[in-house]
Amino acid sequence: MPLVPVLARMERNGVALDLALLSEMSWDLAQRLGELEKEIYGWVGYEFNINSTQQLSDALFGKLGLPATGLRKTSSGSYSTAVDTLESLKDKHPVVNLILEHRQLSKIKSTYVDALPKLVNTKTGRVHTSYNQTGTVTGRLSSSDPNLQNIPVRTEVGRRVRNAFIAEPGWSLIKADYSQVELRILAHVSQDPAMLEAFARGEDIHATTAAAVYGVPLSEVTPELRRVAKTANFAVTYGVTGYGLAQSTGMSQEEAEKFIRNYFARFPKVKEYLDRTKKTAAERGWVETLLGRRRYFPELKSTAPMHAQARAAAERMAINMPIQGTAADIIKIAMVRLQKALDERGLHAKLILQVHDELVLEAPDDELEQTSALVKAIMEGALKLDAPLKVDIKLGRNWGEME
DNA sequence: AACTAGGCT
DNA sequence: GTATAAGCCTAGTTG
Repeated sequence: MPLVPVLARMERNGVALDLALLSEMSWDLAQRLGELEKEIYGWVGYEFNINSTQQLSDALFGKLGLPATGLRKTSSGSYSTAVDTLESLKDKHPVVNLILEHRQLSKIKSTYVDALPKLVNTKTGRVHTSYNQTGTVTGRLSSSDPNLQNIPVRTEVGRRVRNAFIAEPGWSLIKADYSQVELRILAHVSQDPAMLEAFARGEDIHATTAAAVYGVPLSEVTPELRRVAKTANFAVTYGVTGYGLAQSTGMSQEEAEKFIRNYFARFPKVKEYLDRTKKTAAERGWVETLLGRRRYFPELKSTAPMHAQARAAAERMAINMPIQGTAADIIKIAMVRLQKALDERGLHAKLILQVHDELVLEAPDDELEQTSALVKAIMEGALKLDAPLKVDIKLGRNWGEME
């Protein structure tokens, strides 16, 4: 095999940025942050470093005297100023919302808007992340310098950052993401009939879950019920507790515990799978993905006494690894097969991003149809599951606006 | 370097 | 009685 010159290889795998957009965003954010600082100082009565959790805590709980009783504390004993704490204080003082907005905007500005342009390669005009293939315990990749697996998407200002990831003129981005891949893996490995059937029918799995758990017809599932069921579906693969589900949904702990009981009553094989995984982890000292990737838990196998808390934490990791790791195995298989298929067909698309259950390619506009079909077929065919893999394809000129 | 916080799947 | 959802990376503050 001839050596591919480094630069030629890099030109195949970077992603272009809209530097003008990021520059405009940086200026806008600086203005807004300046306004917020003035207002915050006005409410507090003096200037301080809002980025300092210590100084912020002093301002809120000292100077302004906000009620701190019952609030979470950090490991070093001071009052937490994390977002869930601040959310609970929203109604107590008008400065709290200003701080929340300041937090969000300064995160976006420092970590993305101002950092990304500095990492554009001067030779290629693109950013070239590093994908670490041996950096995780589950088999996932990780991404660094910059991390392109945590580019904002949830908020409006965040999504504008994604809009800055663009295709070259004459090219488009193809985004292909696995639909509910971890739940499909859970359905397959647990062989739970209700869950398998929902996927076989192509149903909205979160709505189906809500209907089953609450015992109502699918037509009566409200957005709120679906939201809770969606959170619960994710939480199950993490080894959920009533407390955790309550925190993430807003339910009371009692309601959350009842929900979980109903969930396992409706999906009994899921419960059996979770218990079986915990048991084998303790007996063998390891768990594995469908493809045989292992994660070891010597502490669970050891006869030495374990703190209940440490055991529970290790069990949650053991529950999650085969699910998350199988998803990682699947997308890795797809990536290898996809690059081979692109080469064989003489297609010019470049694989430019992997975000755990999503691939992004840049493809010439006249090859979009053929490339999209190929990507979908290869990703969906990467592994045969009893809950078949499904891939959604979107196209766009940038990563934030795709359809 | 430790800690806190927060962005993503 | 206590802690309580898996896996990552980066930025800013503090000592």
